[in-house]
Amino acid sequence: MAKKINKQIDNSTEEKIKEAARKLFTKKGFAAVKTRDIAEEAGINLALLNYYFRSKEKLFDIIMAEAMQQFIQGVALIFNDEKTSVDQKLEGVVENYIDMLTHYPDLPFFVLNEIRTHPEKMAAKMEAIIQPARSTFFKQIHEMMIAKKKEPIHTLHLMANMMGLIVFPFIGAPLLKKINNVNDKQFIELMRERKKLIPIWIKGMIMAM
Amino acid sequence: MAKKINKQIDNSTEEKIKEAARKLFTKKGFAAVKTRDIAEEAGINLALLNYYFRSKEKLFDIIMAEAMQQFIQGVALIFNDEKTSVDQKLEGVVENYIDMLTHYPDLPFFVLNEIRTHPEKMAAKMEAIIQPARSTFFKQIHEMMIAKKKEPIHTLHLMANMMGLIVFPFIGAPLLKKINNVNDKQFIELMRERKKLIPIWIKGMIMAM
DNA sequence: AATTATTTTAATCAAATGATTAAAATATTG
DNA sequence: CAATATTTTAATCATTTGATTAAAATAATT
Repeated sequence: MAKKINKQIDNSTEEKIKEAARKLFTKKGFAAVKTRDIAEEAGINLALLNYYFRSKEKLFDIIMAEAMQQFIQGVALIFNDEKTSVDQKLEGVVENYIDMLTHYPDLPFFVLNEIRTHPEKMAAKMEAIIQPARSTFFKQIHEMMIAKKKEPIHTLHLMANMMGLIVFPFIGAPLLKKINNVNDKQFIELMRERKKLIPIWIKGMIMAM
Repeated sequence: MAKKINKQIDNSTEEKIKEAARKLFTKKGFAAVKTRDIAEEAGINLALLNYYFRSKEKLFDIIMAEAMQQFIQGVALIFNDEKTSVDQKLEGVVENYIDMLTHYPDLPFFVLNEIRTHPEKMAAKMEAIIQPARSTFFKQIHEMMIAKKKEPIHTLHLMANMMGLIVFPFIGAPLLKKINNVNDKQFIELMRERKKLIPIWIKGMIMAM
């Protein structure tokens, strides 16, 4: 009954279960994953899962919280840095995000699906996203557009475009690869290419009005 | 046992079940939907569902096939029309797609998730997508870039960008709305705006290299 | 080594869930 | 209207699945 007090190194059973849960939940979603699948993937007994995490829901919530954290992590720091220019920030986020997504390609789907299906539940956690999103970066861009007497674009357009260009290729990867006869290695290389291209495209959009 | 021969007008029980299944499946995915939910939503008895569609899987397959059809429908026609210019095609697809997505905002998630989780199963049906995707449109763009001595962009970039700009706002809608304090009506208006903006942005990309 | 605390297991429960069946209600046809 | 086919229902099955329990194995502490 006493659980564990000190979380120590924790490359233990608890972490193995989380690892397995993360892999399966992100790939198949909450409902499609059976607790027995997780147990098997983790190489442990089913009862362990409930012993450590109390329930499937609780375990899922932990995995989801960490995924959301990762989804927004980095962006906040970069966007809130007042010392860097728009260009630097742009290149920073794009590079950061594409690297992250290359390692965790299922993350956007996982997080966005949760937001979509349980918006109320996510409302609280989204505050963490909202803050950096309304950061200096977008203010800087707005000032830039006004200075150059361009029609300022709605922030939603700007965010949708940035996220769309960065994130969508990973969401649509299986389709895009198949259609364009691109294998995994080539796909990764193309994503690398986008690190340089996306900032150029975005700047083009800002100035195109 | 004899099923029905002539599908007639079919605003009947069968269609009611499909309607309910479509609504629930697209919103929550296969595993999260219970056959009893569908029955209740359709206002019929559970046994009816199995009587008409034999199983939950079969019903899902029908809904999914129709969703995929809708997802690619229109694009094929527009992209394969050799008489229209690149600009006309671009504006056509964007307009067409955004209208469709405004009515069925959950469609991309539904279809892309299926492709992602069951790529083998989808391989056959994807042929229908592959054909129009390699259509005259992309050839025209390539020729255009070469003629203007621009570095030609990989087709995957082009497709990812177009789909990203068109589709992503709907996938990320709950997040984007929340962050930007945008309500449903305003969101739809912004999507309308994008019908004009996206073609401009895309053309900017093609010429930016 | 003996005692206590922690971790792991096998067995089992109760509820949920996809599917079936046999019979009743309704519509169609001769 | 009688006979037949179709549609709908209620009741029930057999699995699956999340969770619990009590006991065994292992580790930690004195």
